[in-house]
Amino acid sequence: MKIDPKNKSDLSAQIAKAIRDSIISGDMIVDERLPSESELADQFDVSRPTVREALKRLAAQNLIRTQRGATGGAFVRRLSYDEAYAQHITTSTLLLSMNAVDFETACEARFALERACAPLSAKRRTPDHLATMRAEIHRQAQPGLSDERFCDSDVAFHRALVDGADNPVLSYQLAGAVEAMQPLMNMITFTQRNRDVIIGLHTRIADALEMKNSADADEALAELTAYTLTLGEEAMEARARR
Amino acid sequence: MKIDPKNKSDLSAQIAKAIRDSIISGDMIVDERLPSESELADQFDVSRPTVREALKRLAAQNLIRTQRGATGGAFVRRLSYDEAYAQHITTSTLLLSMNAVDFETACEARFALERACAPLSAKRRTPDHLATMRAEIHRQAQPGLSDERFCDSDVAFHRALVDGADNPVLSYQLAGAVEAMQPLMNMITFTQRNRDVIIGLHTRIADALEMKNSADADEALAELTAYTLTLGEEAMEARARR
DNA sequence: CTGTCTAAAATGTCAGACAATTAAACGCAC
DNA sequence: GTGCGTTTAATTGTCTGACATTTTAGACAG
Repeated sequence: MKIDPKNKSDLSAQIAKAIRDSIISGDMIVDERLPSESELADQFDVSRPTVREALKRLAAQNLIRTQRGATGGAFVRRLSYDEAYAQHITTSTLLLSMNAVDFETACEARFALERACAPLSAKRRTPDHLATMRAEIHRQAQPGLSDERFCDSDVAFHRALVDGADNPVLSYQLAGAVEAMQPLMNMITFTQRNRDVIIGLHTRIADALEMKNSADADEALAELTAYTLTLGEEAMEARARR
Repeated sequence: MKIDPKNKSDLSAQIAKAIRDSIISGDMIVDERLPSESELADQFDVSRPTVREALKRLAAQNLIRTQRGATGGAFVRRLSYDEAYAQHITTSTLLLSMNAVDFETACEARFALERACAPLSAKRRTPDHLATMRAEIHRQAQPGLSDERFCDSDVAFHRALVDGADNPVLSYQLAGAVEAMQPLMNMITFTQRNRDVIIGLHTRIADALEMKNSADADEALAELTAYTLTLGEEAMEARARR
């Protein structure tokens, strides 16, 4: 670990990078304790507040955890699946909204990836996954459900589909595409007729997965893709006219 | 923006969360200036160093940028595609290595997602993408290429395949699966015979995409999946015996 | 041997100060 | 009035020193 003393600005960023590199490279293993803040301050020849800013940067990326007390300090943290999952969704959502990714692009990506999961999900889905999907379909059919709740349920349905593939790496990567689309989906007004079509397709998907019929699931997903695209286009047009 | 004064610990985390929420919710738009550190310190009733630690957390997530000088301050930052991409790869790689995801799972996810891209790539790939793929195939055939370089080239080839789909959302999500597998791929020793098989399949894929023949590409990818899995299993066995 | 108390170590926070940087405001010559 | 250099004010970056809080380990008394 060392920093460039010539570059006087952004000391805390440099220190954070130095420590981050030794974590990523594997020099420091999980649960290993970093030197104390004072020691780090001495090593890098900066003040303790500067070291602390660097450590907060790492904490923000879930790379370390800190613990107070006599045996306390900063420890390399095992990146938990749930945290990474949550962070991935946040980042994906921001990326879409801040860079004005259009509905078509996001939708295409989302369903292309979901269709990649369908064959695996047909093979491995458990009764639990099917039950979740059925429950969400039932929820989607409830009268008086707000558009936002309908979208929530839609996401939950598709998450069950993806999780059915029983591959955490797939679930993780898919989360970014499926959940990040929610703000875009929320712009759509779902009429009763829209909902009926979607629920019908969801039912076909659930049936297909239950029968382990991958081809049917794929076909229904393809139709759902096309239908969602249509709805999105209409919503965008309505928004443009207003 | 407000924080819980009862919970005395982790003030900087609370402040970071408060600011992050107003960025994510859209209350603060891109390039909007945050109050100065002193003003934030007053608002939250904490000291400036504490505010600074909070701001560093946000800076670590690329949510803000800071600028010195008279009109300086902290500004909401447009999350750039490249930064998010790089961060996504880092996180995915760490997630895989720290949680000991097995080769099979990662491999399955990677190729399932790639196969989702193939039809789109067959439709939209540009001559540029094809040229990149051909160049990487040529590089892979060079004698004396180290295993690591071979893997690098493999990743570059597949990235071109994915980018050919011309969907940034897909490219972004796929990056996590493709690039994060590199450390696992690096454990494999690629014999000349292994390489010949892989290069053959790569050539089939490139040919299929050039002909816009999506079915052929999918078939070659399926074979590549199976072959990579075999290589991975052998590598794991060899590692276990040692 | 056991329980309690104290001390030490570490992070969390604060206050105040100075340095560095940047742009706007100002003043002055032309 | 205009243009250019200078000053000045605002803001972040950093440092010093201090105190608060939390937690453990060890000393000590019973």
